[in-house]
Amino acid sequence: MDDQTRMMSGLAGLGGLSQADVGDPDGVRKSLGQPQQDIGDILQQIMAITDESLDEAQARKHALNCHRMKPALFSVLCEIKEKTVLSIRGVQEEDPPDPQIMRLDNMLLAEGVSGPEKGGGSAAAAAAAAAAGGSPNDGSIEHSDYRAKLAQIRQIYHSELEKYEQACSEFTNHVMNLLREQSRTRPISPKEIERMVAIIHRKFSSIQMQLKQSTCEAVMILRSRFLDARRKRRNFNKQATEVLNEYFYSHLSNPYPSEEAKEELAKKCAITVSQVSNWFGNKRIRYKKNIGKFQEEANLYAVKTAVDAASVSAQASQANSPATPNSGGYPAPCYTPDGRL
DNA sequence: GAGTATGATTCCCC
DNA sequence: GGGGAATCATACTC
Repeated sequence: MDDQTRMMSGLAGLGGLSQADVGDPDGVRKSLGQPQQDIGDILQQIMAITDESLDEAQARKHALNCHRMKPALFSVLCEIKEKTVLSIRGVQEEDPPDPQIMRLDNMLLAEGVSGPEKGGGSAAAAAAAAAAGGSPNDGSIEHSDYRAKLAQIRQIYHSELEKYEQACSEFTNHVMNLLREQSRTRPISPKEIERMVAIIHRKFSSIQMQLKQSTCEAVMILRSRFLDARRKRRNFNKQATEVLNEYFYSHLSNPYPSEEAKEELAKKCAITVSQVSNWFGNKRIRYKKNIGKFQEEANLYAVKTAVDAASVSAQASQANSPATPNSGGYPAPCYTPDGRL
């Protein structure tokens, strides 16, 4: 006799118990010893229960639960269930860790979205800023925007994750309670409950994976936008270029502004210190490569500087004494053919 | 659309 | 880390 047949015969034996048998252990023994009853009869008896009053049904249930053979029969049924159903599905239960989830987790960790907070993802922002050639301490608009948006993504991610975890926990408890309740009337082994919990966790973990995927996509989009925005070239305005050129040509003998000078120029031009450094780097190289081409520009700025200096001097003379010598501003530079002062 | 200008990036050296 | 040189990518001009 195979397991399923044994189970059916077990159920048939239990189903065939009359109210008189339940109250009479000898009768039960006789009923259990009887040949298999027809399935139709059992179903008929089950259907007949629906015609009974609630009190009668409760009484029958109570009588069954109190029957001295019930624990033994219950354990046999559990065993059969475990052998027939759980052994088949059990193989699929112990899945190895999903590499996709691992990749997503690693990425979220690296970007500062998951894991311990590191200043709102400042590490990733700094890395992105560094990758873009800017100093993390520039305090540029793009950097602070990136950090703010990353912090927003992080907040949403954690809030959603918390919701999922709470829902998962609540649902698991609910199902476990239901199963425990049902286990009084039908064979439910602890292993089966564990299996059910695992199924629920798998379902919720697939939802979590979707959340992680969406978060990763959001971070990628943010990052690419951030880097693109920094990479996108915009010409400096005319005034900024004039300020930089004035400094460059008036310091042509040593066109290397100090950090303080760079900061000052950056402030004047409303650009970052890195941009000032880039500008001077480019200017030095391009000037050196083609001095002839820049000579006209150099002379232009020399004249401009001289005029400005004269203007400042005149104002100072008027304010002080007509005899005061010209001491303000840059001297009008006299350029050698190689462009040096 | 081609050529040029120019800001940004990358690699290398010191 | 700062600077030189090469290069990229985009804006601008014709």
